Amino acid sequence: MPTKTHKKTRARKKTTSKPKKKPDIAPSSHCPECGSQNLMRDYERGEIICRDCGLVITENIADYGPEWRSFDAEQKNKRARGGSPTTLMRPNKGLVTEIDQYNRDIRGGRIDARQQAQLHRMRKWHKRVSIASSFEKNLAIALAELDRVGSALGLPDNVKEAAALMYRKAVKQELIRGRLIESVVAAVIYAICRMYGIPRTLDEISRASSIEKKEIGRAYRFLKREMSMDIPLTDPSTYVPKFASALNLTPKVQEEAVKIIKKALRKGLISGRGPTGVAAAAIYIAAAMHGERKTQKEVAEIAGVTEVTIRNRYRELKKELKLKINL
DNA sequence: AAGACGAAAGTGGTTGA
DNA sequence: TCAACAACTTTCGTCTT
Repeated sequence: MPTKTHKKTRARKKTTSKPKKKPDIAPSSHCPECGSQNLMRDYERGEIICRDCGLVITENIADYGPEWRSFDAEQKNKRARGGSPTTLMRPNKGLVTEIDQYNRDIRGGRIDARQQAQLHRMRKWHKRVSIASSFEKNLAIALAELDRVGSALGLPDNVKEAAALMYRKAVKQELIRGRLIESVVAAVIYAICRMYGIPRTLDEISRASSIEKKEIGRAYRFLKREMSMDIPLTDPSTYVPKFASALNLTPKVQEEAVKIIKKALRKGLISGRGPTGVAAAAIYIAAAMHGERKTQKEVAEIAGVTEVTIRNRYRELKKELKLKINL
């Protein structure tokens, strides 16, 4: 059983190598326990860790984390630390008791061979036991997935934390049963992105997580209902900068597009329309107004809608806002 | 020839009985 | 569970530049 899971996580790591963190890994060192070179620096806890067996190889490397300051009592409560700030991204929130690797007694003296062997076994079992409950096991898988997908989507850490918190709640409410962990994770990410106004479509999340769009949507609606979240409908203008930069349009065009959307919003003619379609049409119009014309096809491709949809939105916007556009 | 336009039919999902 | 429905897509013929 351990070998099976072992192989699985390893295989997954390979396919999703993150170029970002590569330089952090000391290239020449390897794990003294299992010989693996798959090491990871964890600045939050100040350790170098073997990704394969979990052995802590070096402790007390420099902490690159923020030095918190507090401005009121509540913050102080949250941020005061004896150790690193807690993080929801780890199954145990980063609060752990570890048996260290140095085979010394409390005064730093040597320990005899038999006791060293015992210590070794204790370390091993301590690690295993600490992720024993199904709750923790579930979280361990989910949070790894969350981190992977979150990174693939370029989400900042605070957003990933928020997603982790929501996932914890979902597990506590037993909303995962009968569902793939991965699909719930994807749904949570989608929900958080919408709450934070981060433009990520179901399509993108689907691509990053290899879960079908349909499935993510279903899980999302389920969570939304069961956890009674109220999520505002997506403001199309959140997609404007994303599309505009993908099309190499100037900031002027972006402003114009946002203005158009604002106007349309006030007239209440966005309701029920897909936000990406509206954003695409607004950009198409704005680009034409500023002489940076793009074809419908180009815009459609970036926005993930068809030309026809752009035309329909475009027609509505033009009529309702009485825009003067000369082609 | 490429792009824009719009009609018509098809698709997948939601809603309400 | 089913039918009605809205939004969107696909396809295709026509018009414009």
